[in-house]
Amino acid sequence: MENTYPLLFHPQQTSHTPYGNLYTSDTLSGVLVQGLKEEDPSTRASRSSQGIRESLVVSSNEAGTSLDKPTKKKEEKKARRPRYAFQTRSQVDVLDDGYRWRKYGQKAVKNNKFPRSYYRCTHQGCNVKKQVQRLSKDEGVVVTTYEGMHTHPIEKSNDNFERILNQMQIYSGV
DNA sequence: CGCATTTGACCCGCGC
DNA sequence: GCGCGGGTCAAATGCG
Repeated sequence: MENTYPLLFHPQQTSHTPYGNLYTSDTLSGVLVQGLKEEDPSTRASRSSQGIRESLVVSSNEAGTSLDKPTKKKEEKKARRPRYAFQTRSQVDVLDDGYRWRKYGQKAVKNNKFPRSYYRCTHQGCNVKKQVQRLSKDEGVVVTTYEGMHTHPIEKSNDNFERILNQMQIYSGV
């Protein structure tokens, strides 16, 4: 249990950290599940980074407008983004939870020596993101942060991990 | 051949 | 206003 962010425990004192409380190491011998607060979807409305994959995102419910107005930004629907961070002891960064994950990026964090890997669930409509970070000190400890929920059944029957996922959902309870 | 993975560049948000 | 940090996407490559 290594607290990479000692100040995170006191969000009132820290102000240079954009993230509130991500990891709360609380002496867990098994799996640590922590429900993160969802952020406002309106704040994340600026999705048109490159202004290219707008059509892809819109192809969900809107069927009347084939042409999207580039001038007007598309406000995201009520897509809440619950975050669940838990630490696990694994030698592998990618824990097979039964879903298919596609790595879409890898960036190194300043606080950590090792880079952080970003995974996304390969599914049409399932916008679930997974964040995997390895502790520089203990490579055996892997911090996995799940964002969003799967809207499709698991391909594999991982009773082991499925149980964990089930607990995570219960913790969210929102 | 298909798809997942890899690396770099770009962008955004916030802090100072 | 600029810089830093973080996050995402895009294209290319490799592997199955």
